[in-house]
Amino acid sequence: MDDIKKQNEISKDISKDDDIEIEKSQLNIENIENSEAEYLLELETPIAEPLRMKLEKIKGKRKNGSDFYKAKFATNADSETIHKNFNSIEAGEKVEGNYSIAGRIMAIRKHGKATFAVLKDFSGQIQLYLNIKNSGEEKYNEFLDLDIGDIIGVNGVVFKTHTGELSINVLDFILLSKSIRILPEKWHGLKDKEIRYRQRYLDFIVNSEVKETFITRIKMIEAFRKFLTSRGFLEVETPMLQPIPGGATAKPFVTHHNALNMELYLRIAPELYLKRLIIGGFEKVFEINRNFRNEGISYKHNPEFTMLEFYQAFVDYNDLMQLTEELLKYVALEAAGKLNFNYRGNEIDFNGSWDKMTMIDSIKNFTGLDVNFDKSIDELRSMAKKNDLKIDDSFGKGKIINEFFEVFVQPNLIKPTFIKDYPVEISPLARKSPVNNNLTERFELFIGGEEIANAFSELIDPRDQFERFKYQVKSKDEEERISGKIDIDFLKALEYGMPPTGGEGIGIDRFAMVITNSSSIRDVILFPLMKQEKDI
RNA sequence: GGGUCGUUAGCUCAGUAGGUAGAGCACCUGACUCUUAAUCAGGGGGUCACAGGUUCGAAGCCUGUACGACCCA
Repeated sequence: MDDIKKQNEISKDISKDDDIEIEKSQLNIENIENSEAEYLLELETPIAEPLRMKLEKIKGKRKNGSDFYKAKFATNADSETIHKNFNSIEAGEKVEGNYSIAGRIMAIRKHGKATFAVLKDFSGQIQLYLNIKNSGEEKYNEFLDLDIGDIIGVNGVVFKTHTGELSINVLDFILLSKSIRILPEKWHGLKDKEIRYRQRYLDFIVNSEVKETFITRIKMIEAFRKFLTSRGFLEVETPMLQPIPGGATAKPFVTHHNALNMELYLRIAPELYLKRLIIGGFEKVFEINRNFRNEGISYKHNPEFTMLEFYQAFVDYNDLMQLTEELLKYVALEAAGKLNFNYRGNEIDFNGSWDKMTMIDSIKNFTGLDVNFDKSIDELRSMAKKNDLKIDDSFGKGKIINEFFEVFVQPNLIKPTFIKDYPVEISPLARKSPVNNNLTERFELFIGGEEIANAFSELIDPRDQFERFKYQVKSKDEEERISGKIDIDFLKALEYGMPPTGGEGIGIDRFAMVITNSSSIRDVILFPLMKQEKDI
């Protein structure tokens, strides 16, 4: 009862705030004739001098409230198609017909009674040419009032200048949106990474090449979809708000549902829900979406990141290795158009058949050390200490072996390499190996020393799954405890019978880093999480 | 979480024996009918990240804080 009362009070408060907001915005509408300088002064103070001077110039150009901001403009071309279609005409030659194109002014070169400008649209850029005779004195002078950064629509004739640059002889134009700020410098661009991440739109406006990275990422995700769909996988969406965050070992973000008065977690993995679908009879499903992990931020960690997870009934991890290799080669070729990459200074070749080795063999290969389950726990501990590995007394054999792998092997796995047969201790959701009870049918794919994919023959035995959850819950590690919280509902689902299934997760951001040679995850995420700046 | 480095005009950067803060671009004014980092002439622009401290005097030295970059965990 009290809760409901409280909620009503809260919502009343909010509606009060809303009223204030409305009053404010009404005031703003009344004040629309204020100069741009006055508008910006409301937002920030002081206004830097160059900006103040620009605003001062703009003041008075506006005839009425709508002058600067138009609704639409019909185009019949973009810069790329104009270049493509007419690149071959001779200098001085012009093309029949008129073309309408819209974009942002990136440069203006005034030259008395003739003016050049550069217009940029999504497809590229093209030079504009204005001549007082062609466009008429009024239009010409109006053009001189424009600023770099303004968005305009133009209509004119395509021709090539004496110096051979394809251009549009502008006969008419309209200002579509006024830029009342000043763009960063044209030659050096915007280098400050902080500003580039925080104001990504400026990064795109000024640093054209950044677009390519994201186009590659977009094509990459399209290619994943296309490949999987063509093989009969269905794309599904499973909950991001989960009462029990399972399917991985990680710290979750916690949130709260008010009406239900319940704690919820942002998912750390979609795994347990995708498996429920397999139990329900879907045989091939995948999901590409965000996971959230409440952990540190680094060049390879953003709190929200994109994962592809897919599950296929009746196959095991060996089948998935085969599938993964085909999938990633296909995606690389579709998105980047090549199979050779330079990533963080390493040449990486996707061609040929990718290496496969067991974790234990890989440790032997790279260190010469025979680290395996036949050794006693004391032997393994002393080997670990001898090699300066940081291990905890709670570590079992599996975790110690994994430590050897992560420190001495993983950084060396530059070319695509499958590492298989992971210890049970670090694989709470993978099926035990029929030949060695300490191992699971699990592999990870490494490229450039980074983990790209993680897959296994799924654990489908509910009793075994229950034991693994119990082991996690007892763990000293807080993360493991939270993410191992026993999901009774999932166990119940398993009890109805889950077909043997191969399941895999692929880190979309990590893979995007490799094929775009981006050294930081922030370079492949449009809006990476940044700390809030104080007083802004 | 730890270490190293950075933060100077809107942008890119100079600026240390500690002595009134600079350039290029951008911005403003003017000239100029094929320029393209247009050119030429002139002008304005700074809480030197923030807060303390040392000093006659601090962008530069010391301490702390914020944000970021790189490396490590």
